[in-house]
Amino acid sequence: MKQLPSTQRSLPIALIRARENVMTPIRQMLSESGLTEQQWRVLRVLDEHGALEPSQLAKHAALLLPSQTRIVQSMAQKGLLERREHRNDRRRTVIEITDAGQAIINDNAAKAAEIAAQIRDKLGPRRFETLLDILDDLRDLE
Amino acid sequence: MKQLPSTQRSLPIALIRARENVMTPIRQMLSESGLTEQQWRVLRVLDEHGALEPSQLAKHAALLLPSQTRIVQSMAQKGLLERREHRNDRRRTVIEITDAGQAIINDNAAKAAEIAAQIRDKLGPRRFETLLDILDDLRDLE
DNA sequence: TCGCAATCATTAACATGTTAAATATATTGC
DNA sequence: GCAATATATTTAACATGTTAATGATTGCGA
Repeated sequence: MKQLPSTQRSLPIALIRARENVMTPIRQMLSESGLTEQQWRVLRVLDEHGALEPSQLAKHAALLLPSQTRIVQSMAQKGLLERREHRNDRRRTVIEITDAGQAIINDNAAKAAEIAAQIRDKLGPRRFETLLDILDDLRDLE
Repeated sequence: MKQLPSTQRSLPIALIRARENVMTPIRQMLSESGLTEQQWRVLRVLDEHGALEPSQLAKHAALLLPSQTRIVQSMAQKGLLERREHRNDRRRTVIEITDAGQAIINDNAAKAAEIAAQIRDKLGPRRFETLLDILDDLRDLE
């Protein structure tokens, strides 16, 4: 019978800790703009891909739809994004970044890039790429 | 000026996705016992280390104290763990797994070990260890 | 020993995660 | 063209994440 791995070498716990460590400096940066990390991800994705339907946005931003619905609502109220109706299919909505949202991206892009580069440097570019590749391999665990 | 990395190669998003993928089969297993993944982590740590003070438990289980306080309260109500007073220092508490809690560990240990082994096999033991090592290197990002 | 800073934990308030149910619109089959 | 089914999204309900404030107790120094 197989043994449970020690919690010291547990992958779920290691992933949680890693995320916590990686996000700390990003959260510090974002707190000055009054954004959460999830709101920042939404802006990043909309900036990168342009207007998107909710389900596509959720995939790119790694959010579940119920969470995203609330996040998008509050961001729309703050004027960071807008929602339009889909032309042919009225079930759908299209979400688009506003100028105010774009301004937040522009204000924080340099600093965010610097933080990302710091992490990359700390691991070394090679290990950094290896990490991303292995994390990607964890898809489809059935 | 540094460029923002594409969200496709963003480490925070990759970590979130990886956790999501890794936890899905574990959550499926736990739903039959009516446990969340966090409650399972608490039981795992108490089983592995014996009675612990809240702050130590939180470190091992990768939980923030406010979350853990609520989790421990609800688990105590269900009879999965007990809280005792510290002998000399009445600010402190000691948390200990009960027989009922231990039974849940025993019931799920084999299956959990199997899931962990599957992940390890999918990546290959070598890449699996590499992954844990690199994740560990992400501590202390200043 | 009194008072005050330090420590440990909980509570409060709000945001997000998670699953299930509800809503609304489109599409398909008859 | 209508009922049944499928699709896209939201709402609901509860658990956890996160930061700040509060509570409770100890230990130290005047």
